[in-house]
Amino acid sequence: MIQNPGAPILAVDVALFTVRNDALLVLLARRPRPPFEGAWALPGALVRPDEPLEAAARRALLEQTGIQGVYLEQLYTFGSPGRDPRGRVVSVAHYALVRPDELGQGEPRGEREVRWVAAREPDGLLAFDHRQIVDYALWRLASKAEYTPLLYRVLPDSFTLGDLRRLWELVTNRRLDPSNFAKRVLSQGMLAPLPGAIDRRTRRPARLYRYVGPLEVPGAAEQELTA
Amino acid sequence: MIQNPGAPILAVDVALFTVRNDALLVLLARRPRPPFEGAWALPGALVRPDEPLEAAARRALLEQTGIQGVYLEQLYTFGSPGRDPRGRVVSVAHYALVRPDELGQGEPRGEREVRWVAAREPDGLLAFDHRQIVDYALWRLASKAEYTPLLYRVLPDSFTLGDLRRLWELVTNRRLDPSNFAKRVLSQGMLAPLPGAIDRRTRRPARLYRYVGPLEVPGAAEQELTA
DNA sequence: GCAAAAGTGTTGGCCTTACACCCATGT
DNA sequence: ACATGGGTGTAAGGCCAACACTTTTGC
Repeated sequence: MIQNPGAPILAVDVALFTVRNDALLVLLARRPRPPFEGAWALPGALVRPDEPLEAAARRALLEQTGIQGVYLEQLYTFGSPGRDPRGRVVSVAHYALVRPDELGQGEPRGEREVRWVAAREPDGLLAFDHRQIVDYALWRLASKAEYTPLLYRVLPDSFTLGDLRRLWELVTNRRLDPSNFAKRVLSQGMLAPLPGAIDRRTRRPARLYRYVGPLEVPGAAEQELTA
Repeated sequence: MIQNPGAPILAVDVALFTVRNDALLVLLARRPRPPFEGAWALPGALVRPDEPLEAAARRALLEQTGIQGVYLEQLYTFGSPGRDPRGRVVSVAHYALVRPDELGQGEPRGEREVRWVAAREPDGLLAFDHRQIVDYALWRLASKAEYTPLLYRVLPDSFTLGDLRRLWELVTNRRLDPSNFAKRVLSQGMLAPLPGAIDRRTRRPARLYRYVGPLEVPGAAEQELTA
């Protein structure tokens, strides 16, 4: 067995996003112990001896917040010495996406008090370097949204073209012409109109759609990675 | 100080690429010890207690191959239990790029015997899961080549449009029309013709260019990450 | 109450641009 | 055989305008 005395400790953290009221939210859990006791942080855990990284991330999410079954992907590994006051902790950060209608409506069943906050909220709320992790996850989300169907994993099952476009604008921070947007997204043939289903939240009722295309992108060798 | 008995060991590996004779090459080092003694593997090392991840990757490259000063970026963290026969070793894989004319011409000054091999060489040459790491690095390279000036970091200082196009075709595995390619790449205004410099390797002499644009892409928050 | 105004979703058209495809020419 | 240049068509998307449907506002 290999040994490496004094070596870095390995952890995982998860930034879970969803969307509600045209706002992108990230899930935080309140820390019950020092350091940063009482502060808000991403769910995270130390990696167990024979535990795959993704499994550790899912376990952290389930244990601390009660949420499971989300889409989850590795993001980046943060390893600056000094990012954790307890010592050298290297964290394999992940990001995750969940549809608001997939979340149970009741009380959270995790160990920790949890809270959804606006993902770009600028305050000094987050413990450790978790602000940096969230920012990088947002950047990755914006990048992948441009060329993969990733955003359909945070939208509810049925949505209007306006919902989809506003989410796009939120994530990529660009304005899109509603006309061109509809043309482009409908020409892909991946949206099925829900017959008779009309959204009445706005002035003029909008048609509701459902995404019927693939969620995995074919070209990505990424999916096969068993990290 | 935090403790985690029996926990994963943290390592780094580096896939260094360059280009020579219109072929994309990756650098391998021969393993001096078991496991995989005598086999070829990516340069790698265990992360020291207070060493940043990128520093560990550069140290592995320098110590084992004598190469330094390359462009280097974090790739992905591989952590399947069982990927290393010695026990649980999680590796933060990096990829690196170097121009052939930046490499010293003389003998390598590293501790290990090194060898450049064609990056896509399919044989069962590589130790551990390093074939998977190289494949993923190639995929990342192809992806980033499409929207960043990444490929200029592997090309020599001066090159012809044919060199650039063939590298592009090699990496992205797509054929490009030479005419359209020249139009597109020259219209960006990032290539300066070297006055009087002509490449005579082919039938008709081709003009030599030098890249004068930015190497860092502005939008990438990635660069600021101090992992 | 009723009519006008305002806000938002939906559809269509024009126009520029990028690039794919093709051909020609020079070495 | 390959570098370079030119020429044409097509498809995507930016921009603009018109129209549809509802809520809000003002009298």
